[in-house]
Amino acid sequence: MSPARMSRETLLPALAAHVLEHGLADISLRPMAKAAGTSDRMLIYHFGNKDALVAALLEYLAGIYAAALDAAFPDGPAISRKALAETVLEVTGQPAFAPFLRLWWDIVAGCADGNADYLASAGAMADVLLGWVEDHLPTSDPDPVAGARAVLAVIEGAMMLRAIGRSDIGEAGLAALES
Amino acid sequence: MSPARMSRETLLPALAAHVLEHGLADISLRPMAKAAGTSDRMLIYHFGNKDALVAALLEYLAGIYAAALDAAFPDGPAISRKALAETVLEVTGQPAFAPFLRLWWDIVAGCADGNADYLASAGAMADVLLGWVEDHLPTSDPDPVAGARAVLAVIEGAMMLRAIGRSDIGEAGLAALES
DNA sequence: ACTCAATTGTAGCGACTGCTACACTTGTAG
DNA sequence: CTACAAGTGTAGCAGTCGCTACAATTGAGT
Repeated sequence: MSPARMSRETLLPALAAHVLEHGLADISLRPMAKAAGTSDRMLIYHFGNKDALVAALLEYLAGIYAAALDAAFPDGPAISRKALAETVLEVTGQPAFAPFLRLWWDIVAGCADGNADYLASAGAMADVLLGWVEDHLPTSDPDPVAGARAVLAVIEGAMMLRAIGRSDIGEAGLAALES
Repeated sequence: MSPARMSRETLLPALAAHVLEHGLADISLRPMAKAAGTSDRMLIYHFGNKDALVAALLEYLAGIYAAALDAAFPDGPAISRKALAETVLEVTGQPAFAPFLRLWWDIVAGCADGNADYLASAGAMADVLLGWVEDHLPTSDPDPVAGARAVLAVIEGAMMLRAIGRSDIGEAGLAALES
């Protein structure tokens, strides 16, 4: 029985799973290590310190977020800006996306705290979603660049309102996309 | 020199100031007590436990948030939905509002974690802002109820995008309000 | 076989966490 | 004056935190 040599790459999936389940705000080394089948001692050994671990984790999470986006969203153009926003809102409202959303708001809070690693990760994730929205606008959209930004702003606002228990406001707000 | 009798009411302003400066996510009793000129022992005495203290604090913060809103925003109706959103975004972008915003995203993250106290507080704050928006829509607005929700969704989306360093997306997204 | 670096386990440090036990001082009511 | 509850200071508990010292084990290269 070999002692299961580990590295950042083999640890990150287990760490990401743990973070998706328990959130990013209150993580600590020992529970993370237990979830990854190792010890806090080894996490520090492989990543240097906790901040570096979190930074690596955020980058890794941004990657699997992009993959999850591709997998979960339907292909093909939407029939309208509003319909596109409704689709995104419906998909992100499914239970499977809840861990991602909890993580997302942890990241946003970290950004508001001025954490550069969180800012980079959140910006990358937003850009991925913006690109996806731009690619799925109706082919007839007169201004896809501006349209994608309008759709994204409304989507994010509705997602936030849903997070705080005001999904009715967010859904009514989609009317902003009717032109 | 009397020992400065304290109560929840006299403690809350100092506690709120400390939370506005340091955020809500990582607060602990001893620094809070020091900021309020007392001891962790007394915070527990007056509030029972930390959760109750945070709940009281959130309620208090919702109150001063509403007051800050009234004080900071101009009176009178806006000339358009988009102009109204621009005004809100401009006011909340001022440095004086930064502590509030950091707190806001902490609260949203707490909501996503399922904390009932955070949900109640965030919902109340959102309702206050929704009411203010509804009251300041152009008098000519054809549907103030729906319009306020559209404006609020776009505002919140733009505020989130600004928090993560994508203010350009949020500002471009205001175009969603042009009809 | 020997060396050497990479990797891991054990144990623990000092600082911090929410909270409590206990003694003490007040202000007030009888 | 006395009794009593409200309020307060000191000290400390059991637990967690990030991180480190030290020693052991492993595997590859020579």
